[in-house]
Amino acid sequence: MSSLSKNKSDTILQAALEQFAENGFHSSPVSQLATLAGVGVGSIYRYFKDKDELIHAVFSMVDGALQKAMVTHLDSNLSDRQQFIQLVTSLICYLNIRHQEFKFLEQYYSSPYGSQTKHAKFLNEDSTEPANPFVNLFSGSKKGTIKELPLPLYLAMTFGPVIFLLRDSLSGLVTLDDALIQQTAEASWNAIKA
Amino acid sequence: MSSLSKNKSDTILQAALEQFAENGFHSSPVSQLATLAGVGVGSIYRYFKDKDELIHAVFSMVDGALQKAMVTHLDSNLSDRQQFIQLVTSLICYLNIRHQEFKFLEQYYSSPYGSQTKHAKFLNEDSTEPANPFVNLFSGSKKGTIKELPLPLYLAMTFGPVIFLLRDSLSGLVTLDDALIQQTAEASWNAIKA
DNA sequence: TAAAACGGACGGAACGTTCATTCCGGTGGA
DNA sequence: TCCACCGGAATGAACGTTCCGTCCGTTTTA
Repeated sequence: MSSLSKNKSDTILQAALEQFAENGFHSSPVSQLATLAGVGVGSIYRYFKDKDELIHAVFSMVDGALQKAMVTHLDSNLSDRQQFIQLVTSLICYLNIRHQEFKFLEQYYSSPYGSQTKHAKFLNEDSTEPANPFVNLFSGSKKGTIKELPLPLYLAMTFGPVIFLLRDSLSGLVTLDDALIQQTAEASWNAIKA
Repeated sequence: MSSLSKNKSDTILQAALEQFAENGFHSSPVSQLATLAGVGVGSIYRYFKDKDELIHAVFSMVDGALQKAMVTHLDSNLSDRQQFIQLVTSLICYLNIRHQEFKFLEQYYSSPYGSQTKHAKFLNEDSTEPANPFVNLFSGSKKGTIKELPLPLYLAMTFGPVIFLLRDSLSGLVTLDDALIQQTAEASWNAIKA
């Protein structure tokens, strides 16, 4: 084990996620992160070059966990429709009980930090990492169950409503119960089915 | 005319919109706003109590213009389907050629500033201002052309994809041409039509 | 085996920078 | 001349980052 404890690094990341989600990047002084994590300010700079690197590291952690969760909810034996609804449903459920993660991602993607990352993730045709399960579903099924639409539109019709609802959910404007989640997944499906 | 020129106030607002959209609230020092607007730093504080008030004022300006633009594109003689597609289309077109406005709104709504405002706007059942034309459309047409869904879901299926696409558009990931706009509006309609 | 020296992780005080806000001398019109 | 507006230097607070003394576990030495 390296002398830099993985444990302490994780503690810092977790505290940072909490602070960033709750207060935003710019209202989260490093000193406050340190207090919350129970470490000294200096120690944070032992694990992360600067605040920016810390922010990117939190993103990797959150995004990685999300990707993994999505992949495990996949069952390629189901019909396209069922697969799609399954994916949308589990995406909503996952994020709906992880408000901090969702808030963080929202903020990250709509900041200069995320713009680069977003570009990178979508332009990597030659990617080595496993593709997004949604993308697989859209490109794999040309059997006429899904309308022929540009990929960005599939993504928009799928993620757009989900993100919008989750926002409202954590503002307290909507209660995202099972019924509403189901209706959302079905409405999205209706938007793109053949 | 008041001694405080409406003109100069507008100049400041316009410069602020530009700066905020391009650089974000926190990377837009008031001194830089002043330079861009061609006024002294002190003058800004003559028109706005502090930076926060300036941010809210920019929001009022942008949001007001958007609301007005939406209302004028409304023709209640058309079918529900046509009205809906008309609204979605003009919303996309409006924001797609106004990247600054869109970026600003995105940032505003996903910041502590916007959270309050959002609450206020949706909870005002007793509002005196004219309701959002979309809301009118959804609540007005119970004639069976639109599925019976909760209002938040209508909004999510309508605005969600639009916002998502606009984001991608200004990241340069998508070219939002007329064809794509049309497809989007129709897909959204399919999601909610009876 | 015990004592001493070492090395690296740690905390937090201190530093320099950046920013929002204030204040006051200047300036142009009446 | 007077008045009100204006600009930008000055102020003070807040923040990111650095730096250094302390502490503790390990290794070396007698």
